[in-house]
Amino acid sequence: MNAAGQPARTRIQREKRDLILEAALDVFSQQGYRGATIDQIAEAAGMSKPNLLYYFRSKDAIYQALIHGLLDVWLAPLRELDSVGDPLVELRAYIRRKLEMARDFPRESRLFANEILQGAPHIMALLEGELKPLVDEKADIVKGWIRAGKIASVDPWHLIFSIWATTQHYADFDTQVRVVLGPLKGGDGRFEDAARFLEGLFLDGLRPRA
Amino acid sequence: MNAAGQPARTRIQREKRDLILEAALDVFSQQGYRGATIDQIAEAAGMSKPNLLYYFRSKDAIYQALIHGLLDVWLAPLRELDSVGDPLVELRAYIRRKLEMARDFPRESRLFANEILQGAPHIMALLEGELKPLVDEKADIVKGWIRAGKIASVDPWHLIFSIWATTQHYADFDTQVRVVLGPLKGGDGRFEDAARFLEGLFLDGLRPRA
Amino acid sequence: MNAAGQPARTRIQREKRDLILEAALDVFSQQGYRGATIDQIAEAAGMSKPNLLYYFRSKDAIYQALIHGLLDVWLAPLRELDSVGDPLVELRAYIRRKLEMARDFPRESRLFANEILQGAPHIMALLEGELKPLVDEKADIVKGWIRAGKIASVDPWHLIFSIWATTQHYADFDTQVRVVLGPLKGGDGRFEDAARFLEGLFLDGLRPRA
Amino acid sequence: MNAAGQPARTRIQREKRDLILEAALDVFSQQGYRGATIDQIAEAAGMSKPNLLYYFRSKDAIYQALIHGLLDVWLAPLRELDSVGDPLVELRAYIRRKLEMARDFPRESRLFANEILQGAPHIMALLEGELKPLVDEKADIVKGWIRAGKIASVDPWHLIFSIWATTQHYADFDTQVRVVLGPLKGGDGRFEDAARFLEGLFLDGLRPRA
DNA sequence: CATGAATGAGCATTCATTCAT
DNA sequence: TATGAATGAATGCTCATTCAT
Repeated sequence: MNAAGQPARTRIQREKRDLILEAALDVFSQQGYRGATIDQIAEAAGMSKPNLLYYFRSKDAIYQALIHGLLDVWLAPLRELDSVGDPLVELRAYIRRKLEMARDFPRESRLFANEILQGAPHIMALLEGELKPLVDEKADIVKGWIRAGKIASVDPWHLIFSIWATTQHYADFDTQVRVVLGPLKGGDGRFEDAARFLEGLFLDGLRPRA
Repeated sequence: MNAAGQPARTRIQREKRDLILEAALDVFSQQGYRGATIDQIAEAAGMSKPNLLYYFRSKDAIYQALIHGLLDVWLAPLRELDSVGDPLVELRAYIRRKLEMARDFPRESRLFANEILQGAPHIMALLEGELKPLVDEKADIVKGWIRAGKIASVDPWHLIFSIWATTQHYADFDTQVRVVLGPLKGGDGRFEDAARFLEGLFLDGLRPRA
Repeated sequence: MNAAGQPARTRIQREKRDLILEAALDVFSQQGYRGATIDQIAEAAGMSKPNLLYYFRSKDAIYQALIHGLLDVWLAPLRELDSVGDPLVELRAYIRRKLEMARDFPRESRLFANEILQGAPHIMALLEGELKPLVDEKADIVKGWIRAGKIASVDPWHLIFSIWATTQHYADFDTQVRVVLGPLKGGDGRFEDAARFLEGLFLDGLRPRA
Repeated sequence: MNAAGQPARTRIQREKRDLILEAALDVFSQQGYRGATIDQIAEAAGMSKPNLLYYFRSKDAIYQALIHGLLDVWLAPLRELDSVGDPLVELRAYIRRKLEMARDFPRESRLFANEILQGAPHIMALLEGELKPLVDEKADIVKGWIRAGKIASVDPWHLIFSIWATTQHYADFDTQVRVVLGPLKGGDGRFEDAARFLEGLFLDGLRPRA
């Protein structure tokens, strides 16, 4: 054990663990927790099942390590939302970051979507202990903007929900998005289109009203 | 067999099947396809496992019947979107209907969310054959409104996505919504708050610009 | 559930369960708890492993049912020890019964021997709640006999231990007994020889001294 | 290889092997052969599993070395039984030695008890080749005493069994003994009580009869 | 229709043993 | 010698499905 209370690990061990977590992200985000099998993860990681279990005690341990390790990445865009600067610029930047995450890290998004769909059994404590305080803090910032007359008077929490929902949609419901958009509009450009639409929606929808 | 190529069924048979589908909706929407077991469904339906399998050939058959049977309900709000009448009124009504569905039929919403998250393996054909044409049709209506200068010029498909995303969020991510809102704001009133917010967002965001 | 709080069982179920318990007695008494496998028991019971697990939820459930079901049989000889009648006759009868059990029910004896050797993890509560009070009660009877001058003054608890030890030895250590006695003395007559020896030992050893 | 056909070993090798055997005695006597794992033994010996397997080829090899190495200790008390001197004094001394072994080496006793309970699969040859001749030899001594009228006429083999059974009982069934004796009588004094009882039993029971 | 019983395939996990260094 | 890493073969248990009645 080192100072942080974590078992000491060699560089090779860390690399193998990362390899497994990468494979696990693939599998868990596609199949959900129950649908995923250790065999699939081991296969994806290119190792035998017992060898995988040499690095992680159990299926649950893999999942926990994965989802806890991704929490910071998942929350980073919101953490960056800053009270300083023009509110509409800040919000646009937040929407952009979230949309980039949906584009660049769709598996992570689906992992959390799966988890919350099932009732967040593994991260309920984190939702309460980390997510809620963070959202409350950012809601206060939004409230300040509203009081200063810089944006329209809206419910800050539901504003945040709507940004989450609209941006993550392009990761979580990607299959449907592509089918509906069809081959022409459903290519890589869909994220640009989405960005343009969402910026228009939110910026016009939030512009302070006379 | 009757004219439709379906096996003829007595009224009692239909009732039993509905009982099973109701139980299956409960279980599949909570546990996902892989996580659900026939035992759980049989238990929830108050019958024995072999008896359940007398009415449905397999787990997959239950799931297929369930999700296909719900498709019409799921698409109904969009189908009602009408080219006649004031566009903003129409859109507000659509948002309301979708939000009411999230409130009143969260299991159905989660069932489809699960399905699409996994890549829509069971309904890909339906997405392509039914959903896409329907959305294209409604997108045409929106385009008409834009051409008529009745709403701002936005991408109709992404507009529809954003309505889906924001409203279904209150069903699919309900666990997270309630944690973040806390006991005070997270009660039954959250749907009213959401409705107010979303109407403001979309109606202001879509108001035709000078 | 019936009045006794047990799940209701059909006659066939009971027969199958008994068949399994019979097989489990075979396997557990030979291999111990850890050494026994469900496969072995299923094989011995002539059924498939999942079918066996249809009747008993788990390996532990089989073991518990087995050992709890045998406790009464195991304690019966001691329960019969009666304060009425000639002490030496009573004790001789007790020794005989115990020796007959070692001869007729060696698997049961070895099952308990295994269990206690491992520290009685499954029946500790029974030892404390049932066995100890019973032994204390019978020790009181022996004390009465001693006070009445009918047998020599000995420690009743250690007397009981010595009867247990010497008689169960012919079941638990049967392998060694037969090797040591050799083919000539190690046949079925060994129980007769043991009975003669033990009666002599205990009756002479306990005869009241001048 | 040295003269005895054993691989030559350095002092350090011998010490390591002894360390392992000591740990193995702990684990095997508590868990039985099947219940014990190499991991547990390695852990108890304070070394890695592969390192342990460098000193002993396999789990079985550890067990064999252990049980064979203990055989002499196990048989020592009986070997000391001498034809010279007063028979009752000799027998009393034997009982004392056996009881002291049960007190001081309970793990060894339980190891053999486990082994014989399972049918002595690892030491059958030793039972036949070493134990039986030894017992036969000592039985001859007892027969001599009987012929000389120095002790009552009893079956020598069953006499020896009864001494084994009664003394080893305090090691093998220690858990049960302590529960039945309770906190008052079940402390360290239980061996003194047992010694007193057993001496009374055997010496009075064997005193030559008129 | 209904159900108790049965099972092959699968799944998470353990374990003795081997390999590479 | 010593050990981190790797694995084939279990092992307890689950589950969708089938069989028999």
